[in-house]
Amino acid sequence: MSTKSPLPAEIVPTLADVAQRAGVSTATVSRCLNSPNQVHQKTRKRVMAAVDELGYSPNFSARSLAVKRTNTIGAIIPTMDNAIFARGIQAFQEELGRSGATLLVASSSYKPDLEAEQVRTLIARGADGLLLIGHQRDPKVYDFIDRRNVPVLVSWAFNTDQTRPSIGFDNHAAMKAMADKVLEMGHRDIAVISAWQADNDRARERVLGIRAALRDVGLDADNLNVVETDYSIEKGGEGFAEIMSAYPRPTAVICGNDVLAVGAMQMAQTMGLRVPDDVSITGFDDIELAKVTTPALTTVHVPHREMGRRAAQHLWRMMGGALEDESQCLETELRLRGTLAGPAAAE
Amino acid sequence: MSTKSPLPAEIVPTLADVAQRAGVSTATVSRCLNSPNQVHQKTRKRVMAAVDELGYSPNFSARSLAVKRTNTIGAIIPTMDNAIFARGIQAFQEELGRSGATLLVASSSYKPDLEAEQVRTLIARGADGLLLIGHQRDPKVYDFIDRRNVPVLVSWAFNTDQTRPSIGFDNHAAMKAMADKVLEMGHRDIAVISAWQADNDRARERVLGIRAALRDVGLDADNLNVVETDYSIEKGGEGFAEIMSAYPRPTAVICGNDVLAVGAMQMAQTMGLRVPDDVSITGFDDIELAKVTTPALTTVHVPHREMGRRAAQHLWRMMGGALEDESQCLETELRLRGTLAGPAAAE
DNA sequence: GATAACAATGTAAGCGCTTACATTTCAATT
DNA sequence: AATTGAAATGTAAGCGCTTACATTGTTATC
Repeated sequence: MSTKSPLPAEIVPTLADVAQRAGVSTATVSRCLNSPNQVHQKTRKRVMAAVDELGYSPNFSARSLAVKRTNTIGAIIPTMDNAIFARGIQAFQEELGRSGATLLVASSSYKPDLEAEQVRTLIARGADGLLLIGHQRDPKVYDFIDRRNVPVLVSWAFNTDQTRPSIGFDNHAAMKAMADKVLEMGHRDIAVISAWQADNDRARERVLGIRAALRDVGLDADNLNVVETDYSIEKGGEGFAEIMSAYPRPTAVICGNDVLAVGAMQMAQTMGLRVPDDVSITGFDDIELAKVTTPALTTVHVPHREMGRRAAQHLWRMMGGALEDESQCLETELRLRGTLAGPAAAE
Repeated sequence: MSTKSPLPAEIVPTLADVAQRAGVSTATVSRCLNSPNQVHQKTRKRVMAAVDELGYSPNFSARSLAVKRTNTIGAIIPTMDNAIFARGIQAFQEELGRSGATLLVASSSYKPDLEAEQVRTLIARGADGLLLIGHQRDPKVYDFIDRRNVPVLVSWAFNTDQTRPSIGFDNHAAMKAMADKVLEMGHRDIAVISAWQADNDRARERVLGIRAALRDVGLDADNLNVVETDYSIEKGGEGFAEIMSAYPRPTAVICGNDVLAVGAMQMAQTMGLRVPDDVSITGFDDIELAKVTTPALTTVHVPHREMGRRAAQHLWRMMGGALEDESQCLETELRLRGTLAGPAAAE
């Protein structure tokens, strides 16, 4: 039986309650929690005991209002539904946790308006830093961010003619390498299934990479058949069906990501087309999905975990006030697997 | 050129700035933002103009300190790396967005200590409600939550002998149905690859379901070979190798989830075993991965999106003060695909 | 033993917002 | 024109915390 006054039943204890119980001022309690070595060990012990007894935990809103920092980082990704983002953000969060920051994630479903709104929301919620995917967005959004003086890091893209710092990879070069390879295998009739390009600089860069590769070997890049659609297995299948229902049929279909490619593969099977004998298919991202199909998908490996990790470190430094203006370009890598082969000898 | 005073350059505008610029009191501005119909249209227009001109957006910390609500919901899931959670939480978030709440996600990596810490963090950050996966956790954690009076909803599990409200499915029954099917196909030598059971009530329930099925047909449930491991493709493969290196080899391997099952399938291929001719393999969850393997994976379909959606609605109602004590049990469904067949005729 | 220097603690003023209550304005009614 | 009630707005007291500054206690130095 304690000699202390009984614990209040319902209400959430505040700093003042702890202070009273420990017989000190609120300032001392605060110091105990934030810079313990500023307070005498004896009092500290007493205060900590009170904290425990009351089950006190500081009110985050009050704290951040007072210090004008939230230790929160906001990230806006297109979707959680694609493993590449889910896992990238997981790595980002793990690294962030190490620094003691919390992550607030929002997903925009590839919609610029939604993304803009979420930027506002996250900043209003006091995000001290922002992670965004891709460079492209309404200048007004950037204005707003700059006005608030919130450091922003762009990821998933790297582009030398962008001034904002970014941790990403060169979508153009990565996809060009894939297209080079496809051409090298002898394909001359190529079609593309891409995400909608209008609002998506990564998708656009990838298609441009393919066109550049075509141009390099003297092919007509302007009449490349590009089908645009949503990123989903189903849509990938529909896109593939559309492409293969026209003549002449391409001998290779380059897909904007693995999800589309897997959809294409399934549709190929449905249509009775053998991969890669009748048609080659390539992906982009190298998520698990790509490794378990039969045959396994030839794709571009994106170091998503490394990207997430580095982005976290970089952004954290930016938030610390470091003028980290330089960007980092990570290496992607061709993963040659079973879905890419030469075009059929007999046409 | 405006007749108004020039905009301040660096500082973030506050309510007071808006009030001054619009020539009203802070109270009026606040009302404009929160209950617009309480203020005269003329002044409202003036205030909104000031808001726009200054690019004002309210300070979340200050607001929640004043109203003692954050409109934030915390969710702690085991991992983002498994699509089943990533997608469930995506659905949860989408539904939440409709109500105007924000989601704060943390992942515990299946570690109870980490989870407990995250509960504290989320509550300290003012989460008005909490979504947790599975019932099992240290009673102290529940004590802490109750003390703070934060509504909690459990998901991914449904269990009539738990008192906490939950939106989930019956792991025991779902896995028993799968085991029933496997037995019905004639298998008598069965092995299991499961997640670690100690801290994971869902995994445990699933294994119990298998044992119950065995018992139903008069088999020895106690000597069932259960290999426990982490949830990953690689570990699934290792577990499978371990199982198949012992004699007598089972004719069917039931896996605790799809990720393990896919790992098992890959290892089977490596070992030169044909699925399902030499060995049947089953999964649980029915994520995309299960549909793209060859043959496609026989698994238990979990309505993860529906679960996320309903959980959001339920939790939102609980936060509104509704005494929503009843739970919901969603239906799972066997998805019979290519990896399950009868045991080989010739042994 | 007086003094200085430092360590430990307390006092109180914000941080930006909401809201109960007080005050003013205005239209409707007599 | 006086009265009244409702509508619109203003005033100011918090919400729970941090921290600059003031105060007190303690030890070392001469």
